[in-house]
Amino acid sequence: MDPREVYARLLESFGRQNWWPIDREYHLRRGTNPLDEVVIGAVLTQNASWKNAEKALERLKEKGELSLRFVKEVSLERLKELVRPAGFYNQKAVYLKEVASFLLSPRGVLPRREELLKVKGVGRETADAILLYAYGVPTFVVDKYTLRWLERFYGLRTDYEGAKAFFERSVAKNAPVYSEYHALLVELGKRHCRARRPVCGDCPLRDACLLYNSFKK
DNA sequence: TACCAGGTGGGAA
DNA sequence: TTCCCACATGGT
Repeated sequence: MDPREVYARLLESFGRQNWWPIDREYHLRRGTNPLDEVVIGAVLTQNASWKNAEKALERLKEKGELSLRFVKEVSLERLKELVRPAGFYNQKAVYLKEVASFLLSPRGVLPRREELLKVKGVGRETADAILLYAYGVPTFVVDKYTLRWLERFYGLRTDYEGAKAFFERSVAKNAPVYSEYHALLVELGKRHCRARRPVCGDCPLRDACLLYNSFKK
């Protein structure tokens, strides 16, 4: 099945996911940049549930400020305390400061992917998530769910860059579509294509899935 | 109780 | 390049 049809089916089944979630009212009130929330959230959610990342975001709002400026200026120890619910807080606090320093330093308007990747704490997924969801750059975001699904559905075993290239040559470059596609794959991974025991029963893609069809024989 | 969650960096093989 | 491990909280 063509990846474009996969997208259509997932959208049909799950509906729009409305990523990236941003508290626009907060930023309007505080005069802070809503895009900072994407960047900070992208680091906080690294190998953590979004719920825990949200708890850390809430603490930043309540006890500090949800902005890169605040992250850069607050003490490291205080920042660790604030982001604790997201887990890995010792390293995430360091990562946040690194990202804030980079993005607040004088540069061109758009950060370049290669430059972002040099920042400690910004790996491929975080870099692409920042570029796509904060800056609207049509770059495909790959995660564990995506790699697992590619292997199960197409029998395609590949790495991050391979998966990214696969989607970018199959689906026309379009930031809103890439945004939605990634969010839909995450939803698919949560609902059906789970790690240990996939729940194929009512999976919208099962008729074309290599793994599912291999079960039946 | 063990596993999992919108990963990354660093070191060994 | 490809594995392996540490990093940590909170939910099921």
